[in-house]
Amino acid sequence: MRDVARQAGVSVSTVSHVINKTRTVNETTRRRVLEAMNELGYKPNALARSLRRQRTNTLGVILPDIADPFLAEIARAIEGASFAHNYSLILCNSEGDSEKQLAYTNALIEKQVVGIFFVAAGVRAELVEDLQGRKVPLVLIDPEVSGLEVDTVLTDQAQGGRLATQHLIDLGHERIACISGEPERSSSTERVAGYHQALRQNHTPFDERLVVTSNFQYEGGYEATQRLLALDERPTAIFAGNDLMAVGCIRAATELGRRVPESLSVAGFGDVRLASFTNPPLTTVAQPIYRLGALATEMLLERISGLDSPPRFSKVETELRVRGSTTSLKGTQLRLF
Amino acid sequence: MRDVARQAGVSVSTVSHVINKTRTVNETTRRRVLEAMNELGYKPNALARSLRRQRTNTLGVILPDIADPFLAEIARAIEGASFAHNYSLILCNSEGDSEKQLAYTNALIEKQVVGIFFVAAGVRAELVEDLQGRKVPLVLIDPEVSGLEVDTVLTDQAQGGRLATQHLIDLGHERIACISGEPERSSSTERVAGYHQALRQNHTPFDERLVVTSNFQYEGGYEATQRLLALDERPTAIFAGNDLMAVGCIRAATELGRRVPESLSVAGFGDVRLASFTNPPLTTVAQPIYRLGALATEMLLERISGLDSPPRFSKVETELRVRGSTTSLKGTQLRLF
DNA sequence: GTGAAAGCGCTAACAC
DNA sequence: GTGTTAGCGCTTTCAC
Repeated sequence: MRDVARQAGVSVSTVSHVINKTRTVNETTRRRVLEAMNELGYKPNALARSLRRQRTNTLGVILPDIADPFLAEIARAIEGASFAHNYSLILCNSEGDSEKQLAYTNALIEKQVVGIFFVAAGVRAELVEDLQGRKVPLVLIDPEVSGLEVDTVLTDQAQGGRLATQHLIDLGHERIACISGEPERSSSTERVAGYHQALRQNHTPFDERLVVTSNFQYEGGYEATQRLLALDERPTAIFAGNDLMAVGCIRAATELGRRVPESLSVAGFGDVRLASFTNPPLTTVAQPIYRLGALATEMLLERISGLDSPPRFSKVETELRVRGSTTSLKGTQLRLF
Repeated sequence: MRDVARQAGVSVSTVSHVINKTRTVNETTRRRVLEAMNELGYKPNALARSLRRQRTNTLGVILPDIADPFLAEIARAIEGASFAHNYSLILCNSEGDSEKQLAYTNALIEKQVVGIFFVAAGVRAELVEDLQGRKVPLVLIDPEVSGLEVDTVLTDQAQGGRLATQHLIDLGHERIACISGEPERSSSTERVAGYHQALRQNHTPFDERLVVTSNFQYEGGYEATQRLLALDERPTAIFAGNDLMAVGCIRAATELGRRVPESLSVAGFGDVRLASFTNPPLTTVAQPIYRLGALATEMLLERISGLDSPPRFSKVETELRVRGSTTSLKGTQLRLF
């Protein structure tokens, strides 16, 4: 900046004035300074500014896997909202590894980020308290553990599970299987809870062999479906814990000679972009991904602006999107016999 | 740090010593300092450190869309390699908007990042020169324009296009369509060039109506396929410019009553995770995504370490992965008649 | 080996 | 209005 001042023939503070509160200087000075800035290709040093102001404009987002379409879409929503408010975003891919999560959290603290998003993460209470002690605002998005006293935006997972299961029941299915994601993640267990609730409400008999545990990946759905279809009394419908698993599920079913939806209905969860383009297109529970991201960013920015209220919990509802991967049991039977 | 020094009862510079070159201090002092650090929850301020050292440990990655599976996987690879070398990564989603790209580049410069990855981006020569003038190392990964004098890691797009097309020719197809991505992206045009080369080498007649232009999205492949299948002389095989389009293509074909691969073979490009799980699983050209990311990071880190050589260009080969979405024309005809 | 002090580039406070 | 200056929290250099 000193250079700019010299070049423009004015004092350093004048340059500051031009940069910050432009109105206070006269036009000629203003022009001279701006020209000099351009000529020298001057760009302020954000490090120095942030050090002085005691405040960066950097946020961090910690998530298990950026290559997961759902998480990538969340990240995109967060990035968009952050950029609009002039914040940059440090991407932290934790791979579900709590060591890496911790390492990244420390790096973020050292880099003086003014806020952190934890997405789909199993955050330890201890870590949350440390962050709160340091006055680093944070927001949890669809956290994998519950009961933490922090701002949280979450999908009503159980409601979504009910929605999907009810849909399958309404189609006449009675042997409805459920593929759960990692059992330590609450998004898994709550979706399964919704499944149970729907069965109970409809007095549909429950067979515990129809609930299998796997992981939220393509492979997980694939492998779980193989197990399910090897049962003596096979399910006529499957509620997969997320869209990735549903895709894996359809693949496995097809390989085993069962057509979807004619001889097996499959429902997913998430309504990722892909869901409209699978073969057949996926009936799924839509999470309002963009809203989740926007809400979370809004919450975080409010905290950053100094909002000092008790933790807020915002729960967003899901919606059923009926597409081609589910059909009525009657239809099935007609085709089978 | 002053606090730590006071708490430990030693001078500030002693604390520095303990933090940096631990050997130079005696054991008791060392222990005292470390204890004090823990007790106070001391975390160094990376802003101050970087300002002083004139060097951050932050990188930036600029890409058009983090929700694109291919780009997300690249980002993941870059993130992993960067983390391993103790760098953080600022995520910049440009949405293919050159304004946003420029805004982000400026933000990265101001934040004093020590390196920038441009992924699948149309970078203007001017921008590259500005960055080079500022001595900010950069690496281009599969850039959308060629001829820039910068370190570049790229996929041999044309070779991949030939591979896919040759495969379809080998299966006996003669009416092979090609869906191109955005025409201003060289990954589109070069893949199409490979397609042309393969046709020519095999003396397969070329029909220009079989080459349609779209965009690298699910929707793009979907819509382009509708156009192709509305032709009087319909193709028996389609080479889609990337996996997303291939998925959209299969969807559209299925809706129009053409089974894949029995009555239409479809090949993609990228070999994204999803490709193994589509229905049918996708025959595609595999880009070594992880290697691309690792190579790029390596190149960037070398520049950061001060390597001063002419720009390097590293081209990686693709590989054909034959799965279920392509089959021989003979097979088709047997089934059709 | 130990401690003090300068200074990275900025901004905010203060003096003119 | 305009200009000077102290100091953010580190690291590095220099003096002891």
